[in-house]
Amino acid sequence: MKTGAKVGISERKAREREERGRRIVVAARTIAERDGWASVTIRRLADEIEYSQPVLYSHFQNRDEIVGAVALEGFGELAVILRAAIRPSSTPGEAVESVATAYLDFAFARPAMYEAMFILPTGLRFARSDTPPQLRAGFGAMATVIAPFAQDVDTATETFWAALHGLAELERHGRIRPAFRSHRITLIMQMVSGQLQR
Amino acid sequence: MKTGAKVGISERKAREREERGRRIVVAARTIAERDGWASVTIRRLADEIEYSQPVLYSHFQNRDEIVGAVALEGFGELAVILRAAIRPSSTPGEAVESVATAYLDFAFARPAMYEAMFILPTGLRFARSDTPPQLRAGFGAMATVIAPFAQDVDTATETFWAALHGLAELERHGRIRPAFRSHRITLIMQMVSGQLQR
DNA sequence: CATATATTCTAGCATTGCTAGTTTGTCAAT
DNA sequence: ATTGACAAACTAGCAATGCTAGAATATATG
Repeated sequence: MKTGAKVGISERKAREREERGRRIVVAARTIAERDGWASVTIRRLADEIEYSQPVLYSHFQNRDEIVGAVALEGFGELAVILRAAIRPSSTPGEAVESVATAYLDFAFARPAMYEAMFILPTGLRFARSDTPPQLRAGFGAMATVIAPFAQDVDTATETFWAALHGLAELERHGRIRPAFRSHRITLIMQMVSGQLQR
Repeated sequence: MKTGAKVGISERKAREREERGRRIVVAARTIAERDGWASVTIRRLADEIEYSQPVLYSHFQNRDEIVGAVALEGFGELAVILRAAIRPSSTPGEAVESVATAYLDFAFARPAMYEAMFILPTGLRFARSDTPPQLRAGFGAMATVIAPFAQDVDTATETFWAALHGLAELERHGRIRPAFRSHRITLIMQMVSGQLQR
């Protein structure tokens, strides 16, 4: 009984600890989306979870890892969104356009999240054996809609992804005209589907 | 004579002042390319030009403006490189490929410069009446090679540029396979030239 | 020479990420 | 119950950053 109780207690503690870790990530995300990543400081996070600063370092090695945890969430959500964008009834071409639009909608609707995923240092490791599934899922969704048009699916998906990422970034920084977003998506779509542009 | 001498002196001072401003930008660029932008601190720049820190703020409003000055140089150099990539004897398709390759070569050969131009906050203003010519020139070079293939040249150039930027960024962050760079360029080229991909 | 005006510097503020060292709490063995 | 060992959390502080107020110094003007 004694040892049984002990195990229960340590399990509860582990649960509480994990819950606290979650609250850190949630707080980081909330502050970032409201006030930008510059406002996500260790002190402010510590305030938010009502613990002292060093506690954060028992959950994450450094600030970048916290950003990384938020980014990981983002990759998971992006994958869900991209998969949902593929309607079973749609033609292959429509599927590509739908995924492209969903991708850009995500980037513009959650700029802070997109920043964490693609701009800020996070320590996330891609294309490795220990790469978490969230990081592969989004790519997989894109590959699904690209596959019907490509010989080398991986390379074509990489290129498609790069085009979307570039569109998102250049527009986010005000270097291309927002009003022509849908026109650019059309060009991307035509690129993938291999149709003549003129 | 007096007033004449005065003017000469103030001109010399203006020259020296401008020269000092140049040295700040050169130092910023040098340090950034060697040790990364995080090492470009006001204190270190002040050391480098052998003046105290506040002097820097008589040349630039803040650190971001210094990054912006380096970025502006970068845009000028990129424009030169892209224009040089267009060989008069090349076919329209070859010109596109050549510009794409030159663009990516630039991005990978000068990552710190590319970062200043596209990632870091710089306060540079695009697509405005007071936008400096360097910022337009690179776009112009791309538009030149895209024009033969596009109806709406501006939109097509924006899309082309975005694709290149995305390729540069994703590869720089290790999210796509470096070994397949030339394959991806081929896909981009085919996109522009409107040829079938299969 | 005296005075006004630029120029430049010293010194310091507030904020940041991160950590060493101490205090506080927990729990088993006596 | 008391003690001692261990874990958890906190206080306090370091070093570095961007930036600035106010003093000091050089320069030009009457």
